[in-house]
Amino acid sequence: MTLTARERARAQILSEIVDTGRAHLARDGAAGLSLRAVARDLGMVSSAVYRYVPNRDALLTLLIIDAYDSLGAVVEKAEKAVPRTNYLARFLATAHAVRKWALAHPHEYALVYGSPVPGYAAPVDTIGPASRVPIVLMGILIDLQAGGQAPRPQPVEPAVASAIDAIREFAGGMVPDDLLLRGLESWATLLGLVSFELFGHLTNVVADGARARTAYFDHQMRQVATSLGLA
Amino acid sequence: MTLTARERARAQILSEIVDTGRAHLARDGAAGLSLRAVARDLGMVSSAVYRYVPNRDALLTLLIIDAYDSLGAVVEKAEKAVPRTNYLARFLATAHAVRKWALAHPHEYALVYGSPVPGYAAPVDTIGPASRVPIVLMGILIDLQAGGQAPRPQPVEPAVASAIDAIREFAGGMVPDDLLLRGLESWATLLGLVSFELFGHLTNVVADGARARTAYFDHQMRQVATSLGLA
DNA sequence: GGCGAGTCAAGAGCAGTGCTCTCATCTGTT
DNA sequence: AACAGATGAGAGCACTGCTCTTGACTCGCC
Repeated sequence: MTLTARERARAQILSEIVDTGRAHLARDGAAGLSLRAVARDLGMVSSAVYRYVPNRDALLTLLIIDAYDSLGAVVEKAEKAVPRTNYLARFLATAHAVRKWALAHPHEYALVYGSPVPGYAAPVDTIGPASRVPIVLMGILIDLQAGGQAPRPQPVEPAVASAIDAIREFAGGMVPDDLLLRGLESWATLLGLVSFELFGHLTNVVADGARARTAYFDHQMRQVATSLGLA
Repeated sequence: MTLTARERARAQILSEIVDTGRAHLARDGAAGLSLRAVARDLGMVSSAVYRYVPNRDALLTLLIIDAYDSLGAVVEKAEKAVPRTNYLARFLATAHAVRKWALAHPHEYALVYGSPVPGYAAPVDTIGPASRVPIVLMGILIDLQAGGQAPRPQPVEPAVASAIDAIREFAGGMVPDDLLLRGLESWATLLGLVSFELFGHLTNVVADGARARTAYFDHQMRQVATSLGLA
């Protein structure tokens, strides 16, 4: 059924709040996000915003979901544009898409992959959007395994194997533990590299220019890909 | 020369400010750090604190240096306790020390390796303390290379090689580019893994218990060590 | 059509923040 | 002992998140 006029107006205003919230976030970062400032931008009074958003943290949650979806969308698109059997290219496209998005949206990246805001626990609504990129990576691993081109699996200690029960099930049992662990490692390396660059830990380490940084990142991700057996 | 009584009193109070600042940081995180609350704890009035610390960001800087030094000290100690020629053990001791410190001081870890506080640029005073752990890692690579046990170096593209001029010089030219890059990669992976765990990105991925998490981390770092040629 | 219920914006207000300014006091040094 | 600089106290400004009350408005049912 169609929404009533009231519900539509409500959804409209809520989306305007999220939009200007995102704008403020992009400009000042999460710490500088102020409900009062958002209200001012919208020509409302601060208390009116509380009709739509219970509190500041709730707005942050909306923006977190927003960010995950924004990142997920560009990564999915970039990975889909590559021939399915070229696993290396799919992996590199994913990695570069993540980095590119992060460089374009540093504050949103910091919001989702940086320090959690204290006293704030990510609600369950976020886990779906948060899984989009990991799902893309997992898909590459599954296809690699199914294509019979995965490296010979190494044995994994029982304690480690049982620690990753959750994702093994998530992968539908299609991927051997060894490859799953390498996938997780590559995911950690990818975000580690991006975080380093974005959070300023590459000064005096890797040259400043965009060209040097991209070459460095590309090299490192190719290295990771090799250890995944994607060479 | 010895300090005057006034200077000693001043240093004393400043150190008390940093101490209670660290306590507040540990409890509430960087966002919750308030100069007024620190002043209250010390029985001072807020404006008096400004005699010692120019502003909130400066206190944050002091705490950042504090955190880097705290981490650096435990890591150096852990790595020194291992026989020099056991490169793998040195590497693992370093990695586990980093993780252990991070788990014990989550807010301080977030302060130095998480999202930077917006509008805040880390001053030069921090780069010394920040380098302590990387220097330890670099030392392992240098010894490995000097010991003749490093893997046969792979060629590195000129664009990538020139991007890492700074650290090559930092390493005194003792480490081939290939190994340097793998060292950087392992550093990124290490912090990526720790950040994932600390920032809550391991829920529904790696089982919750401390034992499972440690086993997982140990496995991943051993994997990294292997690709460094430390096996 | 009218009227009640539910929804909404506005404003005032509370407690807290960073930071500045002025004024009085205290203290180390000469 | 006297001076000058360091220090502490307090008031105050502009901002924050959030709550509560008040009045208006609108939607849907009778």
